[in-house]
Amino acid sequence: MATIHDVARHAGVSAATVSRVLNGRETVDPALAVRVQSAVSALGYRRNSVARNLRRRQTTLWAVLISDIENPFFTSLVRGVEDVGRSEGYSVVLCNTDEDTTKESEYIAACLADKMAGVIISPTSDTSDVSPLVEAGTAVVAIDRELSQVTLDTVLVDNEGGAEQATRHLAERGYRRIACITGPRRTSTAIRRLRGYQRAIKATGLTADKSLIRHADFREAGGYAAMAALLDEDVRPDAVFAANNLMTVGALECLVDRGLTVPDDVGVVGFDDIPWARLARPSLTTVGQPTYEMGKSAAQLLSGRIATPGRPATRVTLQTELHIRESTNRPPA
Amino acid sequence: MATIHDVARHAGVSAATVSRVLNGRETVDPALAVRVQSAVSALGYRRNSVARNLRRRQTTLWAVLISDIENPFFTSLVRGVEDVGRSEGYSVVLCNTDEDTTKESEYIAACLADKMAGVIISPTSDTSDVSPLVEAGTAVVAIDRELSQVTLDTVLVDNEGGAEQATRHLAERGYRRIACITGPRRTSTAIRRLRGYQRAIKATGLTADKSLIRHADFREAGGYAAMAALLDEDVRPDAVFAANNLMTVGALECLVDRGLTVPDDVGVVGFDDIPWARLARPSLTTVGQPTYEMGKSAAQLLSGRIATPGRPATRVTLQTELHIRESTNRPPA
DNA sequence: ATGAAAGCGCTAACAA
DNA sequence: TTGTTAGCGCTTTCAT
Repeated sequence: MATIHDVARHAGVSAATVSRVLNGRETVDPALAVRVQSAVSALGYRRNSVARNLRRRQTTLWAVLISDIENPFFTSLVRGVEDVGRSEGYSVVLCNTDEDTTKESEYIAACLADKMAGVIISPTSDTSDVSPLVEAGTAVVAIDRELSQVTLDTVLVDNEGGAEQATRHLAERGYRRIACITGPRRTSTAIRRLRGYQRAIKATGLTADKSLIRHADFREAGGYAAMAALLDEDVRPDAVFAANNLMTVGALECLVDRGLTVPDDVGVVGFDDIPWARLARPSLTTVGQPTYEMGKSAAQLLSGRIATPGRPATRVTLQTELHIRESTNRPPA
Repeated sequence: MATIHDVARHAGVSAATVSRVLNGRETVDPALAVRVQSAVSALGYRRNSVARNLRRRQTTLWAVLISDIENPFFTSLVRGVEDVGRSEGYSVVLCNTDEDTTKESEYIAACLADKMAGVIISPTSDTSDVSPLVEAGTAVVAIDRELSQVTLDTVLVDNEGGAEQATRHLAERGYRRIACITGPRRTSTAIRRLRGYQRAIKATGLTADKSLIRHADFREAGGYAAMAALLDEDVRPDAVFAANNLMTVGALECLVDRGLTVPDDVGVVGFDDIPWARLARPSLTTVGQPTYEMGKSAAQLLSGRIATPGRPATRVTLQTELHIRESTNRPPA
């Protein structure tokens, strides 16, 4: 591998000049610049970013820590981050924490060791410890879920509002025994979506029944199991609000397996859109989130924080949108 | 940030000793090791990987270059890579080329600059140029698609066989005018899957008609447009084989929009499974691929090549599996 | 078993 | 504008 010194020798200039040409900051005599360029291509020189990063004491890398790479919600969000990041000269690296606190802290340590310029994290838990990053002065933005210990730039949707709207919609369609399958207690989204559900139950005058509420793991199997448990109760629910996309799918599969019809026997609303929702039968009523925009906002916050480390933390809250489809299509009471 | 020298000073030993303790290779006096460890935690020392990688002239990073991060086929494959990589001490970094040759070559350059220990690539084209990596001695493995210019370790499925089986299945179910929506000509998978389709058409004695073959872009919109074009022909097909998951979805949506019934009016088989296939109505007959295994195999090949750079290139071909569901469910002729 | 010293390839001060 | 020099933080000879 050719180094800058090889290029310098070949072009008959100093290493500093080669560096100047390559980085295009300072002005260099055009004739020299040309000689450097041709030496670069003659030798097939390629910059060693590792050395560069060490010397500059910074990288142009962003890490995105998400909890499930197979969940379309996260991949779409990553696209938003990527587009902004690339346009500002950053490379975006994906890390899959798998809802696993251990993996998460390993990745946080790695981000530190690798001197990431910025980190966007969807924490596995409200109490995830990002303090090593914060203390080291790394720019951090939380997305989708909040962190309780520290005040960070954060991008969220109106989880309570979205959940309330979804639940109200079920009530308006005449469903009376509405269940809620929410996520793990350790995540802010699960808590807030449950709260929105509860608010709607109260507002519509339906009886709140604790046995209608289940906490699952935001995964398909968890949604399936929670639905099964709800159906095994003495009085089964006639509708269910599921707090994320995968659990909705699980719940639906359970209903199919039990021979129950949606929306006639049971109405279903999910949080998060599902790709190819048009193909599912019945098509699914969902609380849609602006995933791409969320990623984009987070990236913009990160970029801003890198530029101005001391600025106060911002919280961006985006709106959800209820997409009414067939799974709640029962005539109003 | 504390450095190794700070730790050394604090523990009253040399930097070399700290390094030895931290890397656990050579033997160090247990008493010293303890002093080093406590100095490490006292100072909150964290390794600087950038410096380490520069000095060691190698990293423990793998890059995976995939063409669509939102395609579940690729994300599932990445899981396989990740699991093997992590178990061997590598961090896996994802790069999204977006079927864009420019992005792809930028990422290849970045892999080189960042001194990646290995690269797993699903090339955007048969003629994608990975030679910079190969020449620099970086371990490279191709996955899902072949490269024509160079001989690399490669993980594929039996694309021709899978496509032939799918097409034969349609013929056996009594479909007579079977169309094929395949991918871009520049990708080996598109070519091979088309070839398998053609082989089956010939073998079953159906008439081969060029107007039944369409090349699209492996995306949903492309599949939709190709299906629309097929339906606009004078004689419309009574079945379609689509060469990947997203195009299958597009084709199906087109059929729905045109008011055609699957499988009665048109039979459909897709290549690649589709998540939540059970929810789609009709459920989809697909050529399933062992995605996780593919990722795992690629990772094992990569690991082997890093260990033994000179060894001859291996090609792993995994089998596909036809999953017969409702979308081809027409009684045999 | 331990320490001293060199240097990975680059960029940023500083001098000229 | 250009060149000289030092050093980012680490690992690895080589001596001891």
